[in-house]
Amino acid sequence: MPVDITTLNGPQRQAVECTEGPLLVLAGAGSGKTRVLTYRIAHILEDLNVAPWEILAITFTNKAAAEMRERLQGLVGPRSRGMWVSTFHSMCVRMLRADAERLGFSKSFTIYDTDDQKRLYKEIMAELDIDPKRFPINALMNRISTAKNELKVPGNFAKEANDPVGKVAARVYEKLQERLKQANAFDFDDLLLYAYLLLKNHPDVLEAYQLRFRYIMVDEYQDTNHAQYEITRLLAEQHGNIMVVGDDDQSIYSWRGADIRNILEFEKDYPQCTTVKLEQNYRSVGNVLAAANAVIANNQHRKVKKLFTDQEDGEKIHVYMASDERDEGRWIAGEIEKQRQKGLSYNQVAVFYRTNAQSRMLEDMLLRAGVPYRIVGGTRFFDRAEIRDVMAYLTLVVNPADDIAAKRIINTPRRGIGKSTVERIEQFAREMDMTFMEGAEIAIADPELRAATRRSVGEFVQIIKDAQSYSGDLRKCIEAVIDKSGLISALQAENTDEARGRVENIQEFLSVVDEFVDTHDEEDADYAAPTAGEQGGEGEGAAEPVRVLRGDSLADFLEWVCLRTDLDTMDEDGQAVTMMTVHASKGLEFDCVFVAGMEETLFPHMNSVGDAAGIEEERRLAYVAITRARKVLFLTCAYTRQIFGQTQANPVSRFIHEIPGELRQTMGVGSQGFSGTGWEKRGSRKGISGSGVEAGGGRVFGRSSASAPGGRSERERREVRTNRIGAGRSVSGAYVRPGAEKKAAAKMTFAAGDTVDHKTFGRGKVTKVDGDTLYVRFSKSGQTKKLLKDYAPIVKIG
DNA sequence: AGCGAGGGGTTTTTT
DNA sequence: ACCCCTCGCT
Repeated sequence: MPVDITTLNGPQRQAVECTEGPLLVLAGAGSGKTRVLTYRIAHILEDLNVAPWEILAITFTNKAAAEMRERLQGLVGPRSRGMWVSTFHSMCVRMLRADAERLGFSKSFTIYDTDDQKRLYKEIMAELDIDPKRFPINALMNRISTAKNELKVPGNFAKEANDPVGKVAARVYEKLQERLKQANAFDFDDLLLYAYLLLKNHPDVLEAYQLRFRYIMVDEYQDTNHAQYEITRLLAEQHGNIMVVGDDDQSIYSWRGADIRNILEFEKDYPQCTTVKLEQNYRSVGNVLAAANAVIANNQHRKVKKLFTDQEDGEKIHVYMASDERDEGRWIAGEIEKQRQKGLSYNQVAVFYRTNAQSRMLEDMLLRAGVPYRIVGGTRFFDRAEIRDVMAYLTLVVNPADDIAAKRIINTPRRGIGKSTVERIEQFAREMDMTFMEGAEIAIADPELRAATRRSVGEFVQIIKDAQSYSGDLRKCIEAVIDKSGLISALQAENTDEARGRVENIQEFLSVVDEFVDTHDEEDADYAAPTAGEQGGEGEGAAEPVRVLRGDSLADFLEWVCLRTDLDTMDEDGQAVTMMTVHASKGLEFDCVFVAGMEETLFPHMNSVGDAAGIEEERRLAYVAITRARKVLFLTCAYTRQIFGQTQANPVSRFIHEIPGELRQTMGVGSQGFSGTGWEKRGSRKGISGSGVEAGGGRVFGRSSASAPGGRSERERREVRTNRIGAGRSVSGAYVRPGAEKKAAAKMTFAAGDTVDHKTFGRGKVTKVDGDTLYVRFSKSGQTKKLLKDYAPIVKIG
C-alpha cells in the first residue's frame, strides 16, 4: 500500500517524492522536516521496495534518532527494523567496531569523554614538560579537536602549525594519538576521524558501505563539520542518492567545527541537485514568526527564505526591562504563575538563557517563588564523580588497556595505594611497554613495595580479573562489579548526606542499566556493519546482512552510555518548567518561552561582538530561541547585572531592537510592571538590594509583580511542591543541579528546638535564634556554632 | 591522606 | 561571585 502523502503540503511532498539523486531540503524552523524525513523513508521502503538495511539516516542526537524510529514505526511498522538510524558518532563506532583491527585497535576499544581526555592531556603535557600556564590545556584541546574535525592527522597538522601554540599542539597531538592507541581508545573526535580514515584507506570497506547504502539522509546538515561532510560524501559516492536537510539560519555550532558552508555550498558540491524549500511554519503564532523573520533578516550570509504561517497573530512579544537580574528572575517567576492561571501547564513553559551562569539567579528566584523547574544540561549525571568511578570499573573490565580508567580507580575507594605506588607501576609499565594493569600485576610481587600495598594492588587486579569472567544477566554482572569494587561500602562508611546521595546516584545508575536492557532486546537488533570479505561487496540484492543482537553485552552498554546525553532522555514526567541554554533548546518547542538576559555583551555575547561572523551566529541563536515559542514569547533584560562579581549596566540587546516596534510590548522599568525600588535608585547597587525589594520580602518573593501571597503556610506549601519535583532527580531525566535543594534553606524559618542537618557538621539542634543568626549545637562534635540562616549549608529536618 | 589557602578562569558543548 | 584546581602544610 503506497504511503499516504496527501496530508503533506506541496514542497513537503516534492521532497518526499524526489528520491533519486542529490536533494537539498532547506527546512525552516517548525516547517515539519522530521515529518518529511520519515515520510520519505517510508515512501522509499514501501513504494520503492527498498530493504531497510539499504537506508542510512543520520541525525545529530540520539533523541532525534529515537524519535525518527518511533515515527517510522508508526508509518510502516516493523518494516523499519534493522535500518541504520543513528547519529554520526554511533554510526562511526559501529564501523570502527567492525574493522578496528585494520586501524591497529581491537574490537573492545572504549571511548574517552572530555574528562578522560583531560587527564590524558595532563599526563602528556607533564611528560613533554609543557607548562600549562603558558599553554592552557583547553587551548590545546580545542586546537587539536579542530584539527581532527578537519581531518588533519598529526603529520599534516605539524607541517602547517607555525605559531607557538600550534607547534606545541602538534607535539601533544602526536603523543595523544599514540597514547590513545595504546589505551585502545578513541575520543569523540577520533570516532569521526578514524571512521573517515577507514573508509578512505580501505577501498574494500568503503565499497561495501557504498553498495549497501542506496539511500542516505542527513538531518541538521548545517551542523556538520568537515569530517562528517567527507564521510557522507564518501558513502554517497556510489549511488548519489543523498538527501540533506537543514536550515542555515539555525546553525549555531560553528565554534565546535560545524561548517555552515556545507549547506550553503551543497548545490556546488552536487551540481545536479534538487533544492526544496519548506517555508510554511506550523509551529508559531504570527507575531512570533514575524519577530523571528525580522531578526534573522539582518544576517547577510544566508539563503533567503521567508517563513509564513496560517495561524493567527497571537499576543505581541512581551519585553520586560528589569532593574537587575534578581528582578528579572522574580518577574519571570511571576509571569509563569500568571500563565499557569490561564491554564497552561508548567511543562509547556521554558526559560532560556545564553550562558549557564545565568541559571543560578533564575533558579533561585523560581525556587523562592515555588515554581517547580527542571534544568537541562549543566553538570551531567554521567559526569558525577561516583558515576564516572563506576564507569571506570566497567570500562576496565572490557578494555584492560585503558590506563586512564585504571589510574582513576586503583585507589578509589581508598585502598592505601598512594601516589608513589602508582608512579612506580607506571614507570614499570612504560619501561616494559605494557599497560598499567599489566604493570600492576607485576607490582604485586615487587619487593620494593610494602606488603600491605602489594596486597591491595593484588586485590584490585583480582576484582577486575574476576569481573572479566562474569557472564549472564547484564544487570547482575554490573551489580557484582560495583559490589566488589567497594565503592558503595566506602560511601556508606562516610555516613554523610552527601555520601548517601552518591550511593543513591549509583543505584540510579542501575536503573540506567535496566533502561538499556529494556530498549536493546532482539526487537531492536540492528544489521551489522558489512565487514569486507564477510558479506559486503557482493552487490545489491545480496543476502540479508547479519543481525547483531544487543542488550546483554557490557561493551555495548558502555558505548551506549558514552554516546548519550541527559538531553536524550529529558523526561516529561512531573509538572515543571524547563530551564536550559538556548543551544540546548534547539529542536524543542514550548507554548510559552522566556528568553532572559537579552542584553548586549550577554546576548549577543561579548566574545562575539566585533566579529561579523560571530554576530551572525549569535543572531541565529536568537532566531532559534524565538522560534521555539508556539504562542507566547517573553524577552527580558536587566538594566544592571552582576558579571564576574562586577555590576554592569548593559544596553538592551540589538536583537530586541531588530524586532519591529509594533510587534513588541514593553513593560518593566519605568512602567507599571515593576513596583518596588524606583528606577531612580539604579545608580546604587546597595540602594536597590537594601531597599524594599529585598529586605521587604524579596527573599521570599514578597511584593513584586508576582502573585505569591505572603503567608508562611503558603510559602511552605510551595516549597514542598518545588522540592518534590526539584530534588527528586531521576537519571533518566534532567535533574536539578545539586545544591539547589540546600538553597531552599534560604527561605526557611527556624525556631529554637528545630533539628537541622549541616553539610559538614551533621545533625544539630537550634538552641537560639537571633535575627538571621542561628545558634546550633551539633550532636557529633557537641559544639555550638553561630550560623547565618541564609548562607549556612543547612536544611531543616522534620 | 586530607584540609585550607591561594590563584586562575569563567560562551555555547547535539557526540 | 564563584568554582575548581593546585600546592603545601598537618
